[in-house]
Amino acid sequence: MIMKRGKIDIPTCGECDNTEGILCNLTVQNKEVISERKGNNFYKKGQAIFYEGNHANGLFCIHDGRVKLSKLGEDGKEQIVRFAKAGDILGYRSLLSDEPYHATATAMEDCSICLVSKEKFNGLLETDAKLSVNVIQLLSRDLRGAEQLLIDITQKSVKERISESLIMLKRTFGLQEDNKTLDVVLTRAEIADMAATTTETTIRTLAQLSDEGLIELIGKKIVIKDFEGLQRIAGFSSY
Amino acid sequence: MIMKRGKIDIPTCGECDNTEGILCNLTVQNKEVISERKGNNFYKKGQAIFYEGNHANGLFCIHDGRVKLSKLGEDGKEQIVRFAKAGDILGYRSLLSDEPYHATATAMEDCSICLVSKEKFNGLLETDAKLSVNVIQLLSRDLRGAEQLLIDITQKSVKERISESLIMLKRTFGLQEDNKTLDVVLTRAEIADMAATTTETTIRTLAQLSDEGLIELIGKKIVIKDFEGLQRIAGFSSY
DNA sequence: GACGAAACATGATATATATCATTAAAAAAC
DNA sequence: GTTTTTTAATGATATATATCATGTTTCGTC
Repeated sequence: MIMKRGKIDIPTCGECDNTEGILCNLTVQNKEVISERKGNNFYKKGQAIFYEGNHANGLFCIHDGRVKLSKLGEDGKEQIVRFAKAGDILGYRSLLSDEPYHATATAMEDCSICLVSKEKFNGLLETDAKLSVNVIQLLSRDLRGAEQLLIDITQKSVKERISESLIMLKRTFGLQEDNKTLDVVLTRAEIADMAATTTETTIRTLAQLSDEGLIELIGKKIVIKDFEGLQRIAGFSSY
Repeated sequence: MIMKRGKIDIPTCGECDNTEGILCNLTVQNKEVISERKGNNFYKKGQAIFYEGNHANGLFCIHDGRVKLSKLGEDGKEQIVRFAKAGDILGYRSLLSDEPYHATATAMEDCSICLVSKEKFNGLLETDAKLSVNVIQLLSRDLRGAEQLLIDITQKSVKERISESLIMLKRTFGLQEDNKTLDVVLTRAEIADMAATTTETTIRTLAQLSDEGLIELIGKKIVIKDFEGLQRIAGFSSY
């Protein structure tokens, strides 16, 4: 995932080859409109795209790369609330309600991200009814995800949550060519931040899942050996 | 809060005296439109308005009374995700995305609730840009609430969460005429379902807050004696 | 390719909170 | 107004998971 620096690499929205995203379904004209004054940026792995609490001034659309969205607790502990990948937009919520960013967005790998002007997007929203329906559906989906995460975290054991997290990672990022290795690289600390537990407990739990033959750990790579088994654990209380 | 049974008691949306609600800001004409085929129902305390997982077939608008929205975990433990009161609408999310209800709505006290037809509402949404912006903002607000709740529950102690819950109840339902008693009646089990803990722990924690002079417990009534103190314990989170 | 810094791993111990058990009080039902 | 059911209260005990401590491996960098 190497990328050259320079605007030349970033196509306009009309030329963008991402297909699954709220801005990908716009009409040709509207794609022109938002492309018109579009900026774009590269972020290296680990860099922040925006910070929770900061003022929102544009809409981010991921052209390439993966991003994690997290919130910080009082004590500085991080909770990953969502992931985003190519085609996904970031920061629209704060934009709509004119509030600070509700979460911090961090590049999980080198990313290329387009920046759509606040005015262009809000203008489009007023005229394009389909877009606003799409935004509503996006919000609904995120809300459903957040509520499910809440139930999972409050009512499931760590083992169930870790299993659930692995399933979620498979759903979000898919598998590599071998059709069994998760196509995403996370530290144990990040998995802990997903499952709302500690790094140590995550390491132990992953080792346990490995011992039980459900997964295989090859460095940071996680191979899913028994997906149904994981689902069974994630669903039922069994420790 | 006594109410006579019969449609005669329920005004049309134009005549409704609720002011704070997404349907309260509609134009006179649009209020007519949704009133046209509006149904209405009475629910006694404890009755369910709809169940999580069931198919959505209309939009509920609370005319009078309070409602709790909760989700059930695998093991049957309840998590209260939100409250709703006069003017608030319920079930719109499932309506928009044509999905089953994401939560169960239960009347916390005797309620009178209007039922707006799915078609009328969705039709309005297509023509009334202001309404869809309002829906977007409603969703944003709920999402922010859900995410904050997630952080609170995963990163705070039970004492902090209970304090937070009390603050949230004050914000949502306000105080009685004495300006210090929470204007809502909940069982200890329900408070436990808000704070994601057990009934026993809730009882003990409330007793502790009482011992420390922050609140006073008079039967089910909860008197807030030191609001700032509660905020300090809760850790200032605000949504 | 050596060095320092992350990340990973594992054991020992602590602790917040759940669970279980029982009784008391309040509310609802008859 | 008595019985039954629900809710509240309190103590004893169990346990999942955090925390602390320490060593090892991997990774990025000069």
